[in-house]
Amino acid sequence: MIRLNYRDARPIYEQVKDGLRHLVVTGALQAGDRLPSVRSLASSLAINPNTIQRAYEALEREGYLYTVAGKGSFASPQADVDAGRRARLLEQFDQSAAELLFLGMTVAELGARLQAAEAGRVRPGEGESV
Amino acid sequence: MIRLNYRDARPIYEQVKDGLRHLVVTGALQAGDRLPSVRSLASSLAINPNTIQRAYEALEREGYLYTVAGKGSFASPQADVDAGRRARLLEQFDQSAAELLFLGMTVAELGARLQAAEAGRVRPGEGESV
Amino acid sequence: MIRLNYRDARPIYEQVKDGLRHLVVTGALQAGDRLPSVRSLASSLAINPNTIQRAYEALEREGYLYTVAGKGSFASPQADVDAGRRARLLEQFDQSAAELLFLGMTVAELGARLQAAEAGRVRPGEGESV
Amino acid sequence: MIRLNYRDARPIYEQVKDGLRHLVVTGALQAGDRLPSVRSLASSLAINPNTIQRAYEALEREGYLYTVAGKGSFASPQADVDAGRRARLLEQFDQSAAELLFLGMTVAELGARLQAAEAGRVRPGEGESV
DNA sequence: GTGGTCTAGACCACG
DNA sequence: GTGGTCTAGACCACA
Repeated sequence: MIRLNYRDARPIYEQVKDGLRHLVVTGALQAGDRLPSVRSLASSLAINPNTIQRAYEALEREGYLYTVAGKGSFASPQADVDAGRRARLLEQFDQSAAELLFLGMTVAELGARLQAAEAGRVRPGEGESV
Repeated sequence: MIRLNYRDARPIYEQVKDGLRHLVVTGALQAGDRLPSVRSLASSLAINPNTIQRAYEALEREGYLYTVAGKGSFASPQADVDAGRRARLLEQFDQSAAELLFLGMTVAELGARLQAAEAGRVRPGEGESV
Repeated sequence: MIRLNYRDARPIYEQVKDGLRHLVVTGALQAGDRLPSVRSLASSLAINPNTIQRAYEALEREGYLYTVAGKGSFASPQADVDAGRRARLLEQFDQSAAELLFLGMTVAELGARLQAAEAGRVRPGEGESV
Repeated sequence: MIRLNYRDARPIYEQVKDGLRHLVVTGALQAGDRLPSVRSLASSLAINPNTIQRAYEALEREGYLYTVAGKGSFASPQADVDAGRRARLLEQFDQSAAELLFLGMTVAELGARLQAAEAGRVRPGEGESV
């Protein structure tokens, strides 16, 4: 389900990283779910396993997954996510909000987008049949 | 007022760019206000003028300021900001909001941050005595 | 009738030059008509006479006007325009046409614009009452 | 195939930019084709790599090519070209047409040049054997 | 004095 | 080997 864009300026390993994190964040992968192995993902995306490995390592440092030698990598519960990642996200949220307000959007409009984002989430338990 | 972080992965010119844009977005610089000259900002930040120049060029392309050769650079009115910039900001807003919701923050908490951002703005006319 | 834009990246003298040439090209100034004096134009635009002088000199080199010492500057007949200017215009025309065709416009669409440009012209004799 | 003119008022990076864009627009470079590397083009034109880099960056912003770090730069499909670029081209087309009509050229003559420009294009697929 | 351009040369991340 | 960033220092046009 991860789509690579070779014309994107972002390096491949970062596209993989963002794609996997997106699966976790949207609830497509629930805590404890097993992620594809480095080799299988590499072959299905037709890229070098080193590149996948790098993405997994970065996500593990951020706390989005954990790896068990010989078993595989698994999605972490949200509580494990690195505090630094949280801080960076909050800063990103505040800055984009401030700039959008400057550009004429209202607090009400942005609040509506928050509601929409909340409505689009898959909560634990809901999506297990997938 | 701009603080550079040499350990940050983001290039310096981008940190300068974001810092200057922040001044415009928060209203610290009102439309028409003159920004520091390339050379003076370079020396006060202790970096090369070319790096500052690059940040100014990028901000001009985004529509946050305009430059008159031989005169200096000046803050643009909000209406001049590039339309593409707005779209990118909305995406950034939505993505950071989605991930923060996953991490356990509530819509109410994020809404409160929106209120805070709105409250921190300096609107045109308010800061003229400064 | 010339409007200066101090936020434009083009230098002032070039804006003046283009503005005057536009008056000639559109037929607002017919061959032999007297242009405003350097001093009067400078004061009406509130800029330095040297800047106006520079624009007049450049237009004289291009052949769009001629200056008689003690009398003033006058619009030239179109035949006097510098051959180099013609060549540069043709190149500009060809290049913009080629690029617009690349971008999906058709020869018919561009031809229609030519017709429109032709229709908008003021021909010698037509506009003299102005 | 790009010729630089050091006596031209236009900066070198812009001459390089226009030369490369011309290759894309005329179809000499088809979508996906690889452009010369920054370093190789710099050495073959005997100018500094930074100057070439600047031209490539500008063309990427206009949408004529895309760059993958570590891989190279590639021609974009026509659809990716920035919308603002199209508007600027139309204005350039109209203005040069208006001035050429003033200088005595006829709509028929300019129409013939459009036909010539159309005839000179290489359409996708045509040039593959080269 | 201002911004705009260019050069020479350096180091880094990426795949 | 590729592009991306940064520095140091230079010259020019503009108002």
